[in-house]
Amino acid sequence: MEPSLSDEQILRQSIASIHSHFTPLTEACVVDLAKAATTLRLQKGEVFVREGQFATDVYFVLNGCARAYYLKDGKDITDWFVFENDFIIAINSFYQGIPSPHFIEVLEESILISIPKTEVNKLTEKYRAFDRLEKIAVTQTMLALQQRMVSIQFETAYQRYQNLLTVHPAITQRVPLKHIASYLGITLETLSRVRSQKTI
Amino acid sequence: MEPSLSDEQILRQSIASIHSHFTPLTEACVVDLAKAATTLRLQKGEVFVREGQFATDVYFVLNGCARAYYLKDGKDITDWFVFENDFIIAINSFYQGIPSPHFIEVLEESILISIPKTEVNKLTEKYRAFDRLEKIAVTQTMLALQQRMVSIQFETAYQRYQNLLTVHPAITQRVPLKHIASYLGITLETLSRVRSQKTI
DNA sequence: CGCCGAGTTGAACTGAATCAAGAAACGTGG
DNA sequence: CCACGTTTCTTGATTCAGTTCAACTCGGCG
Repeated sequence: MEPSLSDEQILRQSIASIHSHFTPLTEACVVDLAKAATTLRLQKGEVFVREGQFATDVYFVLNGCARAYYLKDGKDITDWFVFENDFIIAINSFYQGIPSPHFIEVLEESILISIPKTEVNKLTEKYRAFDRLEKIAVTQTMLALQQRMVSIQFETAYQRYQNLLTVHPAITQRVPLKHIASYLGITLETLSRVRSQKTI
Repeated sequence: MEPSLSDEQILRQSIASIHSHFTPLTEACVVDLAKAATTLRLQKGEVFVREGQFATDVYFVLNGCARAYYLKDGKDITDWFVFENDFIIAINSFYQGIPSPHFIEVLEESILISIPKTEVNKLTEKYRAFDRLEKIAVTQTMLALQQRMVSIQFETAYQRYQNLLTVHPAITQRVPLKHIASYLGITLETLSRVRSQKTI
C-alpha cells in the first residue's frame, strides 16, 4: 500500500484503474464521478456493510482486499472475495432493494472509493460509458458465478482449491484459511487436509 | 402452444412479452428489432446450439421450454432451464468469444425468436432501452446464479429440490427428472429418493 | 510467560454416489 | 391397438468424500 495518498490521488488512481481494468469513461463522466465519490481508508477487519442494511454505495477497492459474507445458522460463510482494482457491493440489497444478507469487511488495511447508489443511478442515466461500465462489471460477475457453479457442482474439494489457486495464486498469504474454506464450500479441516496432499 | 401463429404474430407477441417481462422498448427500437429477428419453430428435442460453435444469436422463448447443457466426462449436465418469456444464449461463447461448451435444446415443441449477435450489438449501441434490456437480463441471471450458489453450497439435496419446486412448481411435468437431477447437482437416484420422502 | 486465534491431525459418522437390477411409461411399426 | 424395444424412473446394497467432534500444535501478542 502506498503511504499517505491524498484523497485527490486516491480518486485519480481509482479512475485510472477503472479505465484500464474495465472501460474508459468520458471526461465529463469522470468529473461527475469524482464529485460523487468519497475515499475510505479502512483498517484490517473493519466491517463497512452490515447485515440488514440497505445498500447505499458501490465500492471500488484501489488497494487491499475485502470479502462479502453472511451468517448461515450462525456460521460465517464467505460469498465473495475482492482484491485491488475491483468493485464490491451488497449485491442482493443493491439490485433487489432488500435488506442486505451480507456483511462486507476489509481483510487488510485498504483504500476504497465509495460511490452512493443514487449517484451511480444518475451517472448511469447520464453517461453511456458509465452504463457500459456497470454492464461490464455485472457481466463479469455473472460469468464468474457460472464458473463457480460448475466448479462446486462437479469438482472435488481438491480440484476446487487448485482452481482457486490458479485464479488467485497468493490468496493463502492474504486471507485466513477459514474464509477460503467457506468460500469453497468445505470445512476448514477438509481444506487443511487437501492442502497437505500433493496429488489427488 | 397456440396453433399456427404467423411469423408476424410471433414477433409481435415476443416484443409484447419482452415489454411486460423486462422493460419497454421505444417504437424505433421495436421496428429495428423486428427487422433483425427471425422466428423459429422447433420440435421437441431439437438441438439448436452445439458445443464448439460460436454463439451467433440470442434466443427468446415465446412458447415451450429449453435447456443449456454440457458434457462433463461424457455425462450430460444441465446448466440452465428456460421457460416461456425468457431469453437463452450460449453464455460463455456470447460474452467470452470462445467456442461454446454448451449445447442448447428445446424440451417441448417450442416457438422462439432469434436475434443475431451482430444485430444485438447494433441495437445495444443505437438504443438506450435495448442496452437496458440486456443489462436487466444479465443482472437477473447474475442474481439467479448467486442464489443457486448458496443453495448448492449449503443445502441438502432435499432442500434444493424443494427450492426448485417453489420457483418452478410444474417443472417435473415438463422436464425429465434426469435433467433436473444434474441441474441440482445430484444423481437421478438421489432425486428419486428425495422425491419419495415427504419430510426432511 | 501464558493465553488465544488459527491451523492440523485423528477417529467415527453420514449424505450422497456408485453399481446393479428391475418396473413403469412411452413411442413406433406392424 | 397391441407387441416390443427404448427410455425413464425406482429401489436396494455398498462405498466414499467430506463432515463432525475432539484433541493437539504453532505463532503472535498483551
